[in-house]
Amino acid sequence: MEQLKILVVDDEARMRKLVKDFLTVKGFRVLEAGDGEEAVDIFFAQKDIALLILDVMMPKMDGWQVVKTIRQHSRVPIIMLTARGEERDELQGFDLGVDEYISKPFSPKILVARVEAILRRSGTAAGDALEVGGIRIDKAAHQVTIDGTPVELSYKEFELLTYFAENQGMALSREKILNNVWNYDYFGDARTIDTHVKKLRSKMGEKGDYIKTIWGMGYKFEVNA
Amino acid sequence: MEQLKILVVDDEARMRKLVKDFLTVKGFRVLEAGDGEEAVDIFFAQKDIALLILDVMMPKMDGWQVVKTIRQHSRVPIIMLTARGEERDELQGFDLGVDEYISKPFSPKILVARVEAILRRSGTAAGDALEVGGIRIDKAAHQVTIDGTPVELSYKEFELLTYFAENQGMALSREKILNNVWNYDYFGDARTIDTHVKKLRSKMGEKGDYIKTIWGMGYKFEVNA
DNA sequence: CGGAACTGTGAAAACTCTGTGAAAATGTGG
DNA sequence: CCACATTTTCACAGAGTTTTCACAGTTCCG
Repeated sequence: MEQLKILVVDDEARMRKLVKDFLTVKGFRVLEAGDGEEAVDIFFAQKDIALLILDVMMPKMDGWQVVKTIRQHSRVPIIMLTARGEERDELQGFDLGVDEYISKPFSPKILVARVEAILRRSGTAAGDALEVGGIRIDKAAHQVTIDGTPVELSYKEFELLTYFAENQGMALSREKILNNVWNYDYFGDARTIDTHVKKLRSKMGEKGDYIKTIWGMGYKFEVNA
Repeated sequence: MEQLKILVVDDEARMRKLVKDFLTVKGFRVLEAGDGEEAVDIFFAQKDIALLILDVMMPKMDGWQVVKTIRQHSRVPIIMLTARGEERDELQGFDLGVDEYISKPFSPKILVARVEAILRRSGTAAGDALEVGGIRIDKAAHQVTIDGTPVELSYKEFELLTYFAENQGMALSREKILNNVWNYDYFGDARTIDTHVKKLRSKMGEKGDYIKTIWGMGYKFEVNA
């Protein structure tokens, strides 16, 4: 089974180690960053970070800035660590799009429990399949069913649909899609995405409409409201 | 906009009312249940509850049992309220599939913030957005809603409105607008801005008046006081 | 008041982007 | 090396967007 990657960002190495040890025991792969800039760099270099644990107080770029930067491009779950349980901070965090908020000192067990709860909820957790609007994506089995009926998708089609489903509601530019579904250094024509979208839409039947075109921009996966 | 339904379960009516009031203000529709059995009944009768807020201590059927029962059929997000911040309880809750855990006494603001964070994450509610005078601009989704109703904007219109909203109250010369919304090296007619403003105003209905003309100068975005 | 300068507006022209089908390239397993 | 499936490229038509333009309407200021 693939290990989920968690990025732990804190300027104190001791704190990182503490968190890392507990998460490693639970089977996660833990990456570390010592400040906000490093965190952003690592996050965008690795394209498959499943969760971020982020200290607020850091040199160069504090936790809030990191959240802002990352939220412009990704919905990855974020847990914030902060020194005191000040309500104002916490509220600010939720506004920015922080998923969870844990105040130091915390029990490592609680941390682990929350990490697992968040991953379970976001559908990333191992074994769990991602399901959106009747479309069920089983990453482990590399298999998609729509309203219970299996759909045959090629490799790229599967990757593309998964990327869409994991970023539902977000406007995705062709460039972004290329960087995430294709390799980082892909030099081909961006229009190849259009072709794949066409095939996906046709294979998805009426649910193909969930993939919307944003004119002049790219695509968006959205379940009809 | 459709209102999301939240089911609040607590045996104390006063507590339910407190929570209900705060959530109602935020635009949610709140249902109440006074014990676990009632909660389960209501949950399965109503098909579209978006979130559960659940007290642990309750007559007939306690919070844990409710979670177990519901988790057999649904992944609806669940927030647990508990009297004391005992770690054991919290851990047990996460294992059962509780998404969030808030210990009494809590600040209603925090509760509301967590509700919104969870709904945002589960994709049910909108992400972080810029909101000015009933005009909501979700850059990530590349989508604008006015008083909850989605508005179809073209790419340039979206860019222009975003620029206005981000600089509300400031007088913006045509030159400035061109440099920011169009490319730096744009050589066309500045009057094209007028045309876009016209279309924006018409698409924005009565809120189109927020875009004011500054004679001999340019435009200004300002919400009526 | 009257002219000059500026903005609003509707329609047409110019342009850009997307959907599509088919062909070419690439990969895969026998 | 060949059949087969997948992925990428390409070109064109059609759809949608942006820009231009001409004229009408407003505002400014002596």
